[in-house]
Formats: sequence, structure tokens, C-alpha cells
Amino acid sequence: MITLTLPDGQTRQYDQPVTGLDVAQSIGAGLAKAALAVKLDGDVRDLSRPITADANIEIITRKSADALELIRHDCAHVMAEAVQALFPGTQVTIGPAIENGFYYDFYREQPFSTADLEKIEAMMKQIISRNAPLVREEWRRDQAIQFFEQKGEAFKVELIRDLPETEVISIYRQGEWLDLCRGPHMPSTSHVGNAFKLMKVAGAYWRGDSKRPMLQRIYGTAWRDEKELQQYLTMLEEAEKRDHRKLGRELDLFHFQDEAAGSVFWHAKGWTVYRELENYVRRRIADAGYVEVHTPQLYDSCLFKASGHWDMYGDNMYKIFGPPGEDGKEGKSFGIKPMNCPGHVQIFNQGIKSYRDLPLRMAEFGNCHRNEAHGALHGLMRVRQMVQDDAHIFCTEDQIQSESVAFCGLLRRVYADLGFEVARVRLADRPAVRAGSDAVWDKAEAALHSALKAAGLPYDMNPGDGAFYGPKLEFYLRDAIGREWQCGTLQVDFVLPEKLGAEYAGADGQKHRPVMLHRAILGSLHRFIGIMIEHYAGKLPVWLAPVQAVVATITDDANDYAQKVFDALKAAGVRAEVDKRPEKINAKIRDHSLQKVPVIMVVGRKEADQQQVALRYLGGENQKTMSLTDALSEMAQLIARPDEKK
RNA sequence: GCUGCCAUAGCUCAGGGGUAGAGCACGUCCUUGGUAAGGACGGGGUCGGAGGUUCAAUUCCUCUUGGCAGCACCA
Repeated sequence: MITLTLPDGQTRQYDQPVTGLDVAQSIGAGLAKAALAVKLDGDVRDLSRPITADANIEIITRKSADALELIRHDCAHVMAEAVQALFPGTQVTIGPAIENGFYYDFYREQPFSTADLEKIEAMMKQIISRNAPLVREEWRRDQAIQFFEQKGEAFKVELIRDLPETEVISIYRQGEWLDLCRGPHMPSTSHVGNAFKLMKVAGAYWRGDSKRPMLQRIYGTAWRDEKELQQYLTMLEEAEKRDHRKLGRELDLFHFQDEAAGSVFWHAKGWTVYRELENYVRRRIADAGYVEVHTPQLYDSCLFKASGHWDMYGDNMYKIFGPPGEDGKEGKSFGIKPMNCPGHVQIFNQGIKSYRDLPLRMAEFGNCHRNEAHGALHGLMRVRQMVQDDAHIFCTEDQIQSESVAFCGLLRRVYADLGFEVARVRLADRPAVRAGSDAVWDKAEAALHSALKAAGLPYDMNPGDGAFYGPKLEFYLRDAIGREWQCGTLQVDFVLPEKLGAEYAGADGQKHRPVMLHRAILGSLHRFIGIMIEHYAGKLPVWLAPVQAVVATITDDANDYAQKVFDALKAAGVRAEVDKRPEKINAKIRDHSLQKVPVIMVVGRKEADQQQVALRYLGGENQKTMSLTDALSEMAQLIARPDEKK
């Protein structure tokens, strides 16, 4: 007797093994028709597989949350069949469902072109309309290897060989075509529907390993219906409109050029945003008990050799080699700092530190250079020269927890001020290869766990992904169009203080090693500004906007008065401009709106006569006419920085 | 770094073996107009760089630099 429990708590009993389809049918013919798969105790399985034990069961239909993954995975199979039908000799590898869609990696000498994608799409539609059932078969290992070897599918053979002996080797057949696959799949290909689209072709390494062959990955997106697909495509368009590289140029914030690839030319407006943001963080961390320092750019290589960076990250560091000496000896070698930590330890090491000095929170907005690979560069998001809101907290092991709690609070405050929420926190714990004893790791990980609990932040684990020198927290924020960005980080470091000989005198009069917490809230200021530009679609909060108000005249008669308003705004600390061009007011409104200026103050003869301004907000439909005095006090409210607001 | 694609005016882009074109932007002039584009005229390009093929290259080929998408990387 098998007892199956439905989501609503109802139970059903069967005296012999049944399939998911049987269960659906026993509930209703309509459900059986709509069923795509079943979920047994949380595991999604084919509708046709026998159920042999008691379980909680849920019938998955197109409406279920799990349907998308099935649709996408099946779509990947359909695409693979289409590709092999159109391009014989192409080898298949793997093709999973991913966020928003799926991909499949192929091996073929000749690259796929964009035009090929259309052909593949057309073929996929044919395959789907053929509606072949997706049939699961279980094969013996040697049978599977022989079959794929005969077909010349070297990658599949490698996959099978690498499967553990205990693993069942399952094959899914759709008509003539079949693929090695763990499943699950929907009953037949027509369930894929037609709300899919092939998006792009790109290279991807076999098994993610840059030493192995480059495959061709075709990405597609797939949804339940046309409407969802359209929504997704619209979201992509929206993301494109917000692209910070485009807005950066249009709003005259910054530019890039070949002679300094990966470095930013900040224009006056962009630099205003940068300085505002940096100063904001500066005030916030000062309030939180940090001191700010500034350390050198260029160091003798011996420092980075001692810290371990020269060996570990040398390829990504900019190095300078001095001329050889007269005796023919090698010249000195230098490195431009890729991060601030070794410098901070040098400051810590000056004089004698006592436990009374701890925790010592040392911050720096230091310019760091990293020779990032060409392919990694991406606007402000990934640059070769950047500044982090970096700080190192020198503390005792016992202080890790309280410092982490305090940091979580500070980070939340900052994200909220900047218009974001913490979307996700992950705790990356000990990796296989690591420094430090297990006892110390236990303590550090426990401290981070309890810090997150004390801070009331839900989190999940990122097992084994900690740095070799200690566990870390990763903070993600979500932007206006739903994308997540990892910005904040807190890393516990047992290693660097030892390598660079940091110590303090404990209450016991003995020397002790401090622990270092590497932490950043925004991460790279460059990248964060990129994220903010996209989050706000260029319409930065008033306190960050490079130009906060423009005084625009209607006729020349108002020029003198406009100048007076402008002067008053400047005197009140507003970043203002005055527009006296002989253009119509419509054109002026349009120009400044496109420049995302938050406030436009229109002045004509009427306002000049009555010492008023017509104040109009960006994107607003109507305007408020008010006295200049009132306008100034309104502006004072608007430009208030988040940490200065009452 | 790897795979593919791309590079033409400040921007967005068209063109094509016989030394280039649009819209916007820019300049001058006219217009003084009340909340998202007023009008006329004009200036502007070694067609990313270096080689090669050719009578002739911006166009075809090779290399190189940079960009885009993805992969790898991200202390």
C-alpha cells in the first residue's frame, strides 16, 4: 500500500506502484492533461516514473513554479536536436536550464553565426510541433559508452566515464534523437511551447576549465507563454537603456579611451558624484569609529613578497623594474599596490600596540591598480584602476563577533541611505586548502554565524568558498530591475598579520597576533557608481546629482533676476546652473530633463516682477510657483545628504 | 587570456575597390517664445593603427590596438 499526500493534506492510497500520471488521472482528467511532472518529497521527477514508496506529492503543471526549469531544460534538448540535424558532426556536451533560460554547449570546428540561430530556431519549432514523447531509458554504462563512442560524441563519453559507478545512466529519447541526461523532463516536446528565443552564441570552456577546449555555447531564453517572454525582452531593453556606459557619456560623467584602457576619465560631473559618494562614506565611517589613513602607491617588491601577493597575484600586478646596478646586479623591483592591506599593517606596526588600542579600524580610499584581463573589463564595473571603501579592523579573536555585528549595522545603514536593501547574505566557510588551525576557523566561523544572527540578517551558506586566510561574508544588494550585485564583504584574516609581523601586547603582557577584518561596504567606488547609475537610470538622488537645479529663463527680460536666483542657490550650497540661452522654454526643459537635472526653476517676467520661481521636478507634469525664499528652503531640504537628514 | 562579432563626423548609424553620407549635436544669424525639440545657413572625417594585394584600399587579406557578448579570472 502506497500513501501519497497531496499539497492540501489530502491523502491517496494505491495498492501497487503508480506513476505520477496515474495519480494525476485519479484526481482528474484535466489535471492529467496539464501535468508536466511530479514533485515527490521535493524532488521533481518524470510523470512516467513509478512511485514505489509513501511520499508527499505535488503535480507540476505549467502554472507551477517548477515548470519553468522543465520548459527550459527540455528546450535545451530540443535545441541540441535541431543543431545536430542542421549541422551534422557537431558534438553535444551539456545543456542546463539557467536563470531566465538555458544554454547548450556544442563542439564544432566552424563557429555558429547569428544567422544560424534563426535556422536553429525554425528547426526547433518543427521538432516541438512533431510532439515526440520524451522517453526515459536506463542504460548500462558500457552500452552507453559504446553508443556515444560510435556516434563520435567524445565529450559525452567523458561525462559517462566520470559518473560515479553507483549512478544510474539515464537516456532521454525524443523521437529519433536522444541525449544522456539525468532528467527530469516533461512528457513530450510540444510542452516546450513557443515562448522561446535564441539569444546569442559565445565561447565557453569545456567543464569551465580554461586549459580545455573552447566550446560554442548557444544561449536561449524560454518562458511559459508569449507574455512572459515579452516581459523578459522588455526588461532586457530596459537594462540596455540604463547601461551606465551609455548614460555616463550622455550625462557627461566620464569616458574611456584606448590609451588608458580600463581606467576612467572622470569628467567634472562624474567626479562630483564620486566625491559626494566618497565623502558620504567618509562621514559614515568616521561616525562608526574608523580612522582614515593614506598609504603609498608604490612599494619595493619585498613587501608584496612578504605578504604573499607577489607570488599569488604577481601576474595581475603592475610591476616596475629599476635599472641594473653598476656591478651588474639586478635592479630593484617595485609593485604598484593592488590593495591597501599590506600598507595598513605597516601603519599598525609603527610603535607598540596594546590590546587597549584594539579594535583599530583603519580606512583608506586608496587608489589600487590591478592588471585585469582584457576580456574582464566592463565600463566602471570592472576597471584596472579603482578605489574601494576599504578598511581593515585590527582586533582580537574575541572581538570578531562584535565588530562583525557593528559592520552589518553600518552596511545596512549605508545601503538604505543609498536606496538599496540587502538582498542576500552568504557566509563562505573554510576551503579545503587553508591556513590556520581548525580551532581558529571554528571560532571565526562561529563568530560570523552569531554576528549575522545578532544583526538579524537572514543568510545562506557558500560552503568551502572562504578565502584561504579566513571565512568571509558576502553582501548582495538588489537593484531596481531585480538584478543582484555583490558589493559588501567582510573577510576574517588570520594570515596577513602573521606574514607581516603585526602584534600587540595583551593584558597578560605577552605578544599576540591581531586578527584583521578586511571589509568594504560599497566595494569599488567605481563599480558602485556604475550600479547606482543603472539602478536610478541616471536620475540620481538630488544630493548626488551633479547639477541639482537649473534656473531657466523664458525671455531675456528675466536674465538679471535669473542670475540673482542662481547666485542665491550657489550661496545656499546648491549645485546650480543658469540657462539664459535664447531658446524656447520647451527646449530648455527638454535639454535639462534629458540631462536628468532634478529641479528646474523657470523664471519669466512674471516671476521676476514678484520675486518668485516656478519650480518643476524632473519628469513632473506641473510646476509650483513660490517665492524665492520658499524655493531656497525647499532646495535645502532636497539637497540634504542622507546622513544629514533629521 | 580564450571564442565569436565589431571599429566610418562629438553621438547614433548608412554606404561601399575609383579618396564619403544622414539625423542629432556644434557654430553664425533670425526668432523673446510660459513647461520635453522655433527657423535659416554653415563648419566638421588620414573611414582605429601598421603592413600586404591592386593601376587604385576606407572597402579585400594579415598583424595590431580598442570595444561588445560570453567563458576563465576577480587578493
